[in-house]
Amino acid sequence: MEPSKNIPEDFLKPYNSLEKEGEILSLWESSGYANPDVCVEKGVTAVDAETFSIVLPPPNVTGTLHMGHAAMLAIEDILIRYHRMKGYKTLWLPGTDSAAIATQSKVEEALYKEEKKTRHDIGRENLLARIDIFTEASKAIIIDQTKRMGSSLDWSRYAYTMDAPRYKAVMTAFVRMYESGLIYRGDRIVNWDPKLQTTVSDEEIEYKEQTDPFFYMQYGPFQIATVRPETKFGDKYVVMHPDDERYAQYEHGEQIELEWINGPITATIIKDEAADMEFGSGVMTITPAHSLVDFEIAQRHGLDIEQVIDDRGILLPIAGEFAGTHIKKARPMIVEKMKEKGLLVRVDEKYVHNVATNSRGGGMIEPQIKRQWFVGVNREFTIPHSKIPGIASGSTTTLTALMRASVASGSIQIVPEHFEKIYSHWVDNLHDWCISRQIWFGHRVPAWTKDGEIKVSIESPGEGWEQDSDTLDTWFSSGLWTFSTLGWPDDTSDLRTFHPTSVLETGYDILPFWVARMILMSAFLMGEIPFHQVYLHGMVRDGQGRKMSKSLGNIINPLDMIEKYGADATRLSLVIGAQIGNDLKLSEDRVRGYKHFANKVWNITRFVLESIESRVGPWDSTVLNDEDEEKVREAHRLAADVSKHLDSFRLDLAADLVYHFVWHRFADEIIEESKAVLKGNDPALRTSKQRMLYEILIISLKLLHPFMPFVTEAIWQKLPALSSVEGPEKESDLLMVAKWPQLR
RNA sequence: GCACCUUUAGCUCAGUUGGUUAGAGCGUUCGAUUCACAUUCGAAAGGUCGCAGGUUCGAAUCCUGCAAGGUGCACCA
Repeated sequence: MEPSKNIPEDFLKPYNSLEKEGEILSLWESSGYANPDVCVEKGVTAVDAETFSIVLPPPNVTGTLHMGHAAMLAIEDILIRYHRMKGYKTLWLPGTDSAAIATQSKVEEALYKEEKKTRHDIGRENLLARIDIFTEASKAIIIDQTKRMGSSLDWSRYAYTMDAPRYKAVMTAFVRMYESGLIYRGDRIVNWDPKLQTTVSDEEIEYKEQTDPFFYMQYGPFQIATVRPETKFGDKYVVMHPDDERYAQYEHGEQIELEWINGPITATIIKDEAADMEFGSGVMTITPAHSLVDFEIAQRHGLDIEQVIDDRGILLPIAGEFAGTHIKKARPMIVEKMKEKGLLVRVDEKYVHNVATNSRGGGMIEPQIKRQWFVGVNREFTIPHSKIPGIASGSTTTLTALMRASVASGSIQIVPEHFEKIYSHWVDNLHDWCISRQIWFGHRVPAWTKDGEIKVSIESPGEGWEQDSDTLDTWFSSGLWTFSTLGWPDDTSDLRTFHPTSVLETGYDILPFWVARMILMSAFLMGEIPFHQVYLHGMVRDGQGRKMSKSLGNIINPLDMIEKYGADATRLSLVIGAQIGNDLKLSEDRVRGYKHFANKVWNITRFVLESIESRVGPWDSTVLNDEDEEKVREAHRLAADVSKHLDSFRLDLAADLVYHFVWHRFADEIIEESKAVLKGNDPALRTSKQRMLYEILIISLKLLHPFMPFVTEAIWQKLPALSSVEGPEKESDLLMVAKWPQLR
C-alpha cells in the first residue's frame, strides 16, 4: 500500500510532545470545558447530571512542583477526565496554600541574610507586605507547573487560603466554635520553638535521633539521670513508681532535705506510675514547666509549676548564678559546678535519644506553658442539624464523636481500607487542639481585649479594643477547604451542587494533619461529611526505593521529565505499577518507556488513517462483517473492564489494561492480521476492516485520554473531518468532552 | 515498646470471592525485518510464590508462628 497524500503531515514524523503540549494546553484552556457550567451551557453535560467533584489539595505557594505533586495531579486528573467523559457534572477546584510557618520563616531568613534584621525590627505590617510580594511571585510558578501536567482544573474557581472569601470563612468558623463553647483559652504546656518564637502542633514535630552525654547525679539518697542539667534547678519533686520495692521505705508526700546545684533544698517524694522501674535507678525528678509528661504528673498531684527557661532559651532567676545565660552555654558550666560539688556520679557519653524539632524549618522544641487558644475536641455541644449517620440533629455530641461516626458508619470510605484503623487510632488519642500561633502571617485570631475584658467577633467591637496578636494554625483554615472554596459561609449554588465532594485524594502521610480536620470542621459547621471517599496514594521514591532528597541527589524533577519525555509519559510512569497506598519506585527509565508508548499510539493512528483514506468505501452500519464486529465488541468489553477498575480506584490496573490492549492486541495482532485484507481486492472485506480499525482507534483514544491526555487530544485534533470521507463523524470538537465508550 | 505495610522471574510489579501447566513489562539470549513505528515483531531461557506449621479434595491466595525490609505512633527522666 502506497502512503497516502492525505495524511496530516504531523504523522509523518515521530510524536513530538514538546511541540504539541503547549498548543493542546491553550486549546483546552480556551474551550472552558474544565468549568462544569460551560459544559452544561455547550450541551456536553446534561443540566441534571450527577455531580463529581474533587478539591485539589492546595500546594504551598512557596514551593515548586515535585514528584509527589505530579502523582497527585495525575491521579486526580485521571478521575476527573474519566467522569467528565462519562457525562458527570465534573468539578476539579484548584487552590494554593499560604503555608504560614514555612513561608514566614523563609521570608525571615531572607530578611536576616540580606539586611541582618529580624521581624521585630521591621514590624508586623512591613513583614506581611514582604511576605505578600514573595508569595505573589512564587504563586505564579506553582500554578504554571500544575497546568503543565495537563491538569484539567477549573481555574475560574481558584482559591487561595489567604484571600478574602477564605479569610471570612475562617473568621466565621472561629466565632461559631467559640460561641458553641468549643474554643477556649488556657494555660497549657505546648511545643515551643524558641527559634521561630511560636508554638508548633504535635503533628508537625519531627523526632531526630541524637547522641548526647547522659549525666547521672546524686539527688539526696537517690540517683537521677538527665541529658539536660540546665532544666534541673527547680526540681523539688522526686518521683518513683508506687510498686518499686527498692524505695518502699519512702512515703508519698514525705519531705527530705538535700544539697542541690545552688544549695540546700527540700524535696518531696511523689509516687506515680509514670516512673519506669526498668529505666535507670527508677527514680526521676520532674520539671513540669518544660516537659509534657512532667506537667501531667504535676497536674495529677497538684504540684507547683515553675518556669526555668524563658521563650528565647534564657535561664530565669531560679537558676541563681546562671540566670540570664542561654541554655546551650549554661549546660557545660552547670555540669562543671556539679562535678565540683561532688553531685555528678558518672557520665554516659553515648546516650542515644530522640529530640523534638520543628519540621517546618524551625529549631529544637522547648516545651513551655503558654496561654493559647484551644479547640476542645471532647467538649459537649448541641449540633443543630446533622446528616451524619448515628448523630441526630439537635443531639448533644463532641467533635471526636462526629469524627468517629463519619468513618465508622461507612459514610466516608477510606481507600485503602487499612488506613481507617490508623484514622480511628488517631481520633481516639486526640488531645485538645492548640490552634494559636505566635507568627504574624496567617489568619488573625478574631478576639479583642479592652481593660481585661475579652470579646470574640469578626469585626472590632469598637473604640479602644485591641485584637489578639496571634494567628491561627494553618490547619484550622485547611480544615474548611472543601466548603470554604465553594463559597461557605454563604449559601451558594456551588456549595449546594458540589458538597460533599466526591473524593479527597492525597498522600497517606497527611491523613491526620488534614483529612481528620476536614472531617471535624465539616461535621461541626455543615453537619455533613466533607467527602464520600478518601483515596490515599503512596510516596514517590527513587528507583532504589529511597526517599528523594537534596542530600542524596536523587530527586527526579517532574518538569525535566515533561521536557524530555512528555507529560503523558510522566503521568503514566506515576500511575502504572502504583498500587493504592503503596510507595512507588520511579526511575527515569520508566518514564522513557512510556514515551515510546505515546509514539506507538501516534503511529497506530498514522497506519489507520492511511488505510482508510487511500481506500475509502461507503460507510454504513452494516458494513462490519461478523469477524470485525466481534473485534469491536472486544474493545467495548475492554472499556467495561477499564471502567470497573477506575470505579474501584485501581488506576494502575486500568492503565495497564489499556496499554496492553493498544500495543499488544490492537497493534501487534489486530492491525497485523488486517494487512492482508487491506492490500487485497475484496472491497466488502476491506471496508469492514477499515471501519473496524477506525472504531477501535476511536475507543482506544478515548480510553487512553484520562491517562495520556495530550497525545490523544493531539491525535483527535488531527483526525480528518471524516464525514467528508463518509466515515463516522467526530462526535465532539475536543476529545476531552467526548463520550466514554459504553458496553455494546 | 505498639500498630500497620511489604516479601511472587535478575529488576519493577499483576494475580479481584482458594480452582487447570503462576502472568506482564523491563533486562538477557536467539532469530526476523527496514513493507505504520528515531524501530518494530517473533521465540526462548528464567520462579521450592520469605520460612515453618495448619485448615482443605485443592493454598501465592485463608489461619497461626517466625524472619527480613519499610512506615507511622508513643517515648525515658
